[in-house]
Amino acid sequence: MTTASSSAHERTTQERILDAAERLFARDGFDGTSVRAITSKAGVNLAAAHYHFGSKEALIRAVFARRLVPLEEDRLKRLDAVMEAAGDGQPDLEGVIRAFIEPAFKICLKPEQGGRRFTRLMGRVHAESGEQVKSVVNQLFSQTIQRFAGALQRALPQLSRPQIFWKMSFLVGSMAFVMASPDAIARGSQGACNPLDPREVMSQMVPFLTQGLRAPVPPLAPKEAS
Amino acid sequence: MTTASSSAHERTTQERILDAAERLFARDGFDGTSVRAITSKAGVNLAAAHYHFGSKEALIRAVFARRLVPLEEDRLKRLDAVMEAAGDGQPDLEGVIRAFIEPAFKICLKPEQGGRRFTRLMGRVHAESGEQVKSVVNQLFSQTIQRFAGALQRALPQLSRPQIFWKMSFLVGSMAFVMASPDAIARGSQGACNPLDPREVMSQMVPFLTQGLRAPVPPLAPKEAS
DNA sequence: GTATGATTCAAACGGTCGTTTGAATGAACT
DNA sequence: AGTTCATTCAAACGACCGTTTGAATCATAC
Repeated sequence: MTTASSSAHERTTQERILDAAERLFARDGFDGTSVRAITSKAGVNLAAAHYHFGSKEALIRAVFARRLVPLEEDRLKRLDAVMEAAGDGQPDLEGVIRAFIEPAFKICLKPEQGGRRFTRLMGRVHAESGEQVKSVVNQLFSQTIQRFAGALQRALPQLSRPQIFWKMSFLVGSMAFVMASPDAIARGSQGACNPLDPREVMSQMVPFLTQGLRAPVPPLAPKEAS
Repeated sequence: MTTASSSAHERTTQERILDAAERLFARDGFDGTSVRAITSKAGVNLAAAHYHFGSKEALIRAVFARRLVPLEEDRLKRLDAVMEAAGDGQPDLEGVIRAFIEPAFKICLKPEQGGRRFTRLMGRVHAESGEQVKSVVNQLFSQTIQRFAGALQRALPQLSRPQIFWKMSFLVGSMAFVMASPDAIARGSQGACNPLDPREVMSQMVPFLTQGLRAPVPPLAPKEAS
């Protein structure tokens, strides 16, 4: 049968494994976390992980898919609203930016959606993880990127296509760093910044990104002789 | 004796190990790279790694120290020049930004300094690596951060201290992402962007960061009722 | 030559890894 | 009751891990 929990507030074995894996992957990385540590923390038998997911790689993919699918849906739904409000005119740039980054940071507030464990995981995937995992994440991510690139192109018609993608890369990088290394930011600022408060992050990040995206890009100067 | 190579263009065992380690760490991560793989690629005996460096952790630290010390020196030297040119007035914001990011990207051009292997490694360290390695990198990095934070404060006196650190975090994040994931950027932009050309990166990144840093930050709106 | 000290080498140490196996368990259906 | 099928379990598989050992090797100083 399709596994249905007998009790409503009793997690299934799959969920227990996914939760433990998410928490440990976020703390120790993918290579740094063993299947034994996951099943041990989940309180299930070692073989259960391979029985339900097949392999460690597939388990990693399942951890991402569980959170990423709703996240991308949320992003695209918000983008649709911004684009609909714009009609045939230019969409609101700040609205497009918020539609992209706010769903990710909002997850910090909802422990039942992974809390900041998954937030840190998302930051990790850009630097760590094997090709298989990356391709799964990128597959879910690329259509979002394309949709947002189109929206930004309409909001900033004076920019060329490569310029749009460059600015999106800077946007993604800023977001990923805040999500992946909140500790480093808090320590570097000696506690002046609180990277785990979504409202504070948004209030600081949105003006930065909005102005950065609006910045005109001078043509590349000819190579200097040397 | 203090190890001196008998021939000038003949790498010592330490250098061979460091080179191989740097390359493999950048490609497969720290946990994903075994000491055996390193010594095998370097063409030296397995035990040589522990003989010369003591442990894998210490080897990782040596890999970073070799590149990071000159890099931080370069950054601070350039910052000194900008601050000296400013005298008692406001330092040039774009100059401060270039002093921070250009030395890192310039390394891409010089294979003898690690090429883009070390560039990718630097991006990795923010998300991966154990506490010991992080503390070594942060120790070298923190004084640079503090110096640049002071310079930015003088260039942007209207911003508060936390705002300065927030904007620096976004700056570091953008830079780290471009360095760590050039492949993702090239693929996502379908080849429109070339993240391995320092001149292209700088020409796109500097206007973005300059405008983002200049952006005024509105006070945090009171929490909305919901 | 011989002695010395740094370096290299093959081999092994105990552990942990991802994965597989085959029997035990339990609930659902006839 | 007996049958079926999904799930759990303890145990083991071979492979690889970081590290250590002790003898072989080499250049140098006497």
